[in-house]
Amino acid sequence: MTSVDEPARTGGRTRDAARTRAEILDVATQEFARAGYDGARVDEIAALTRTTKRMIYYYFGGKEQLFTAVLERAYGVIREAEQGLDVEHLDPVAAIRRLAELTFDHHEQHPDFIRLVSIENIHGAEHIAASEKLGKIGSPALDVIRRILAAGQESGLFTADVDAVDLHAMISSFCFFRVANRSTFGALFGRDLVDPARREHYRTMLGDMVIAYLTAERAAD
Amino acid sequence: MTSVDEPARTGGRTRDAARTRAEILDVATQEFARAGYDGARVDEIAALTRTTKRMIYYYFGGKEQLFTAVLERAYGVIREAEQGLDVEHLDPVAAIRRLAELTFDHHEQHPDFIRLVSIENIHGAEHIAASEKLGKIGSPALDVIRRILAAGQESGLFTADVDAVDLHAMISSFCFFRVANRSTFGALFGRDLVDPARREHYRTMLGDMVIAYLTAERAAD
DNA sequence: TAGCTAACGTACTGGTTCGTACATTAGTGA
DNA sequence: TCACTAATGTACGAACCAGTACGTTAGCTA
Repeated sequence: MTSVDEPARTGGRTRDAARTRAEILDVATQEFARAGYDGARVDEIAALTRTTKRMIYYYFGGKEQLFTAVLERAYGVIREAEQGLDVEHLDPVAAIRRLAELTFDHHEQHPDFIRLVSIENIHGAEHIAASEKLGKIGSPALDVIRRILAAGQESGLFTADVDAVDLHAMISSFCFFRVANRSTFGALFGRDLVDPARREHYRTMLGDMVIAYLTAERAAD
Repeated sequence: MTSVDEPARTGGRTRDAARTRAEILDVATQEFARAGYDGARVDEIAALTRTTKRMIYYYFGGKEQLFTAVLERAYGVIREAEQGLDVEHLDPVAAIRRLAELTFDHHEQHPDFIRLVSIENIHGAEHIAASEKLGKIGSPALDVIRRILAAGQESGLFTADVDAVDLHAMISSFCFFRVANRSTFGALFGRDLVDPARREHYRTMLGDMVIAYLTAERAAD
């Protein structure tokens, strides 16, 4: 996630376009995730950087494009993680459970990403729409799900009438909600969904839920 | 939701504290839901009202307190809906399914509420924490779930080891995600989760998921 | 090593935005 | 009907904030 080596300055402040750009992105990710798009301050981002506000406009053009760049990189990280997915050697039930667990873990480990997605949804996904990269980013996870699902349905193990996109939505919704709505849920119901002590419980719960749904006996229609 | 009668002015603009207050709340709800807390403009809220910005400060004190008041009313609406819940005459399985469906419907019918909750989460639920009312608002739905769950578990129908709060989280996560993340999900995966044509599909999917989870055969531990 | 350009810094501006000082009026109760 | 107060309107200020004009320098290359 952090792509900048903290004590990188080789004595006097050398010029390093890549490092400056990356540092701005790092800080901007935190600031946008912390305060939302409109709550984030370009001056604040600059202040937390070893460079100046001028450089933000030099490299990104403006606040809007900076946020888009932040989103692009954040989605890039999750896509990379998905490409590393290795569950297809397992039987369909175990594969789906493992996939759900990895999704669970990824969401938990990247709360900033969750916040960015929430923020982007408040703004109607307009930055995704404006992005060249994000339009055609695809989702390796979706392909994996598709194949596992096909195998499970063919063998008769999976009885549910879902496709990969819907199953992905189901798994994501649980993982996403737990992190995104942690604050209000905790304030209203007095239960911290991200309490480490309850982590295993929820991880198991997610797997049980998805497997139960996929393998449930259903009335033939 | 709208608590102001649109053509209410009895000829000349009469003074009506309750109406003015309610109208500000209505407009503020829309504006905050539309643009987020920091994106919302007090001047814009005032402009969309039949009164002036002065009145916002007169009745609410400031932007922060206005947002808190908006949240309080929004949560009040959902609490009221929950109090009208009438599912306990059904058997546990049907009752839970019905409850899930009602939650599903309520989320779909109140996208503004969903957005407000997302926004409040971005800000760490600080307005809920600052609110007298919201701290002790409770949740009638939780009590209903608790009783259904007890009945189902006692009769041996429900095998899952969940309590009411966790089950509520499970049901909410699906309903919430579908509405809250509609934009990014649609942009990335090309599927509109709130498409009316798919509504029944998702409503059934939610019920199937929850019931399958609750009634699944489990290895005795 | 001279010159060129990518990279960087400073200082500023113009518009926006929350909040308020001050003035005014409708309606009510004595 | 008169006075008092809750309710309302106007006009303005001070801070904030995204964005930029202009000037500077490091480091590479011819």
